[in-house]
Amino acid sequence: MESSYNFSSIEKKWQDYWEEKQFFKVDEDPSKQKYYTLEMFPYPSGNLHMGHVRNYAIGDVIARFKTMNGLNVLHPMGWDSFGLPAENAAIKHGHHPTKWTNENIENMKSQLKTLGLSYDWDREVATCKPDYYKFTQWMFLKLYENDLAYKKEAAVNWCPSCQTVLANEQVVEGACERCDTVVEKKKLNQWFFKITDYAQRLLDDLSELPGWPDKVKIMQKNWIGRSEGCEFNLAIDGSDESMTVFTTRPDTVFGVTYMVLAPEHSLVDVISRGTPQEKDVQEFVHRMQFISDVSRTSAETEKEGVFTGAYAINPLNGEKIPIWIANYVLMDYGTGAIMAVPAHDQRDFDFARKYDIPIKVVIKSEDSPADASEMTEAYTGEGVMANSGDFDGLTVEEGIKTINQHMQDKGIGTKTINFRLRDWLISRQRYWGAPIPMIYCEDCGAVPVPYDQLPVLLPEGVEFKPSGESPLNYVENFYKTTCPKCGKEARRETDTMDTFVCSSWYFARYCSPHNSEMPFSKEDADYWMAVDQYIGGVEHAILHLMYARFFTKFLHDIKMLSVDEPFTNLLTQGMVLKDGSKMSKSKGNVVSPEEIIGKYGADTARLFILFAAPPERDLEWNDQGVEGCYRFLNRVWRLVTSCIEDLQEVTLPKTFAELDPDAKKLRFKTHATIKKVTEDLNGRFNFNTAISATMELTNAMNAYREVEEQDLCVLKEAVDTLLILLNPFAPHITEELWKICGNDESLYKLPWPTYDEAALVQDKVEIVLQISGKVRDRMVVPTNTTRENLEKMALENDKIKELTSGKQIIKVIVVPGKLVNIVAK
RNA sequence: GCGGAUGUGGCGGAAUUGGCAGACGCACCAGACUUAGGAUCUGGCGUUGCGAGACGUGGAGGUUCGAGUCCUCUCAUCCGCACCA
Repeated sequence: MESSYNFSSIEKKWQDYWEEKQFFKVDEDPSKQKYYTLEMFPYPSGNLHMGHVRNYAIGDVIARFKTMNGLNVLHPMGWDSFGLPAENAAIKHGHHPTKWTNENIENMKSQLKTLGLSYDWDREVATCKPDYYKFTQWMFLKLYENDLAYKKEAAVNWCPSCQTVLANEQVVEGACERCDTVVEKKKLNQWFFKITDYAQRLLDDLSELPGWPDKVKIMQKNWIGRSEGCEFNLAIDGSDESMTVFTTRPDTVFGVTYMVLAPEHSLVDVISRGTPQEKDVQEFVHRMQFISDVSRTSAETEKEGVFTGAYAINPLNGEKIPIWIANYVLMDYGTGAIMAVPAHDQRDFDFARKYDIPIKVVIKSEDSPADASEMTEAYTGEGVMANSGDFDGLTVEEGIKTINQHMQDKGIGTKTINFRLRDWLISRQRYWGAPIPMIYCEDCGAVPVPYDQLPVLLPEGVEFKPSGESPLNYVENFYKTTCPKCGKEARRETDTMDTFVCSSWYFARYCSPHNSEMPFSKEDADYWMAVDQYIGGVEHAILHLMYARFFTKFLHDIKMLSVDEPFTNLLTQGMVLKDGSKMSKSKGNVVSPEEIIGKYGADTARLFILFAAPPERDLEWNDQGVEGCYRFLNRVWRLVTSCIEDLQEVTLPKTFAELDPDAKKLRFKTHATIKKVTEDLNGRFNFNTAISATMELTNAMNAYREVEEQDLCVLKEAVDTLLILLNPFAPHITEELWKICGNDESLYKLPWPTYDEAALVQDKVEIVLQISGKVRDRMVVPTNTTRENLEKMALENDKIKELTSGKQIIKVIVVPGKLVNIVAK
C-alpha cells in the first residue's frame, strides 16, 4: 500500500506521546477561563460500540477545539459500573462481579485509548469502587438527614416464576420479559428519595436552560406533569366517613353522576362492608391485585368496575351519588378517588355508557348536543355552565375560579397542585450496588450509619443465586452488626441503591476525584461546575437527567455546590444505525469499532462518524462512506507530503503583498475555511459541514498545485491551516504531518487560527440576473458596484434586453452582491 | 389519543438572515495512467427535452419581485408519554 499512510504506527506513536507528556492532565487555574465538557460515562459492558465512538468523538472534538481556543478544559471519563449485567454474569458463570467488571473496564479503556481521546485519565472514576460509593452512601445519609430519604411500603412488579422484583422497563405487556409469566404486584418495604419536594423547582428551572433541546425540556415537563385543581370532601351517606377527590374541573361538579375509588383505596373495605355488593367488590379488588400497574394503566385496557353499594353526597347540590371502584383510577395519583363527569370526560363517558350510568350535561356549547342521549363522545371544549344552579352562565374559565373560591369559602375544599412525578424508589434487592447505609435496631429503630464508618463495604464471599432477595441477606458477617446508637445487636439494611443514584452526582466527583474526606471540595466544584457541555443519548432525557438535576439542587441547598443546575448545555446525539435499524447482536448488524480502527485507523473512524450526519440526527452506517473518509485522509497525506520539499525554506510573512488571481483565490479559500470551521464548531456543532469545508480547502489546494507559478507563502499558509483545522477531528495524522513539515510544537498546543478579513474581500463578484424571479443570466462585476450601476448594467445586458423586449418593466429589485431581479409584464 | 421531530437527487446530507436548490462525500458513467486495478488522477452526474427551455425540496393552497426557508390545511415515517382525574 504504497499510496496510503501508515496509520497504525502513527496513531500508536502519538497516543504514547500525549500520554507521556501528560497533555490532557488539567488543574484548577483561576487565571484561565474553564470549560467542562462531559460525555455520559458508559456502563462497562465489555466492548465499545459505535454509539460510544460517536459520543466520545463529538466530545473530543469539542474538548480539543476549546483547548486550542485558550480555555482550561476539563474532559474526564469514568465508569457507571454497578448494575445487573455484572451480577447476572456472576450467576451464570460464577465469577465475582468485581472481576467481571474490572476486566471489562480494562478492555474498554484500552479500546478507548486507541481512539486518541483527550481524557484526563488521572480523574477516572468507577462507581463500583469503595472510594466512590463511600460518597454515594454519603449522599444517602445527607438526604436522610434532610428528610428526603424515607422508607415505606410500596407495590412493586413481581415475577412469581423468577422470584424477583422487576423494573417497569422489564415488564412487557404485563408479563415478565424473560419468562413471559404474568407479573404481579407485591408490597415491599422500600427506600424512596423525595424528589417530589423538588417538583416545582425542577419544572420552573427548565426555563433557565436555553442550552437544552426543547424536546428534552418538554419531555421533562410532561414527566413532572403539574396540574392545578381543587381538592374537596364529600360526605358518605349514612356514615361518618368522607372521601376526598381531586379535580381540575370544579366547574363540572354539578355534572357528577358517580364517584370512583381506586381498588386499593382504604375506604373500599369500609363502605362496602355489609352491602349486597360486598362479595363482588372483594372479588374485583382481588383480581386487580394480580394485574400489574403497567397493564392496568394501558390506554387499551377496557374500563371496568363495580358498584360498592355506598353513596356520597354532592356538596354543592346535596345529590346522592353512587360510589364505584374501577380499574382506571389509580391509587398513587391525586387522592386515589375521583368525581366522574361522563358528559365532559371521555374516560367517564366510556365507563358510564358501559354500565348505564346517567350522563348529565353541564357545559353548553354549540359544538355539542345539549341532550346527553345524542352525545357520541364527551365534550371537553369551551362553553358556559348549565344545570348548575346559581352558577349557570359562567364560562368554563370563570366557573373554575368561582367554584374554587366557593368551596374554599364554605370549607368544602381547597385549591391544590398535583404532580405526576412520583418519589424515586431506590431500593434494589441486589448485590452489585452501593449498600444503603442504614442499620435497624430493635430499640432505636432505623439508624443511619455514622459518616466515619463509611463506606459500608460489599462483602466478598457471596453466593449468587436468583432468589428474589438481596444476596446480602445470606451473608451473616454483613448484616449482623451493632446499633451505632445503643450498641445492641442490630441488622444492616441488605438492599442496595439503584444505579441511577451513583450516576446522579459523578460529574461533581470529577472535580475532586481523589478527595477521601468529601465527595468533592466546594472550591474545586466552584471552579469547574456546571458542566458547560454535556453529551449523550436521548434515552436519558428523563430519568438520568432529572435525577442529576435533583441531586444538584439538593447539593446546592446544603451549600455543597454554588450552581443549582448541573448541565448548562446539552447535546443529545442520534443513534448509529445499520440497514435502517439500531445495531444489535440479535439483528446481526453490528459493526465493531475495533475492526474499523484496525482496518482504517482511529482518525478515519472519527472523521466518518462526524461527517456522515449532524450529531443530533440518527446516523446510517455506510462502509463505503468510511472508505471515502479514508481516501480523503490519504489525499491530505499526499498533498502535504508533496509540498514539504517546496516549502522547506518558506516562512510566513506578516502581511501578504499584492497576489496574483490564483494565489488570491487560494488565500480566500483558506480564510473562508477558517471562518466556516470556527463558526461550525462554536456552539453549533455542525461537524459534518466543518469537515466538508476542510475537504473543499484540500480540493482547492490540489488545484493550486497545478498552477505554473505558485506563491509558496500562500501555499504554506494553506497547508498549516488545513492541519490545524483538521486536528480536532483527526488528531494523529495531523500531528504527524505537522511534525514532518518541520514543526516542533504539537498542534494541540497551538492557538486556534483567526481569519483575515482582508483575505475575504474579493475584487469581483458574480451577480445573478433574474426576470420575475427566474435566473436568466449572470454577470461578473467589481464588488463595490453601486445599486444604480447594477441596475443599469442589468438592463443593458443583451440577454435581458432580448427577453424583455416588447414588455413593460414594472420594477427592478437590486440586492447588491447577489442579484438583480427585473419584474416585467 | 396527546406531545415532539423529520420529509430535499440512486444514497448520506448542504443551503446559518426569504435571494443561483443539490455544497461535501458515497454510488454510478466516461476518459487518462497501467501487465493489471477494488490504487491514483481528470471530467460528467436532479428529471425531461436534439435544443432554447420546461419541471423540481412529501401533497394542496396562500403571502412575496422572489419560498426548501414564512402562513393555512393535509399525508407519511420515526421517537417520547400513554386512563394523571
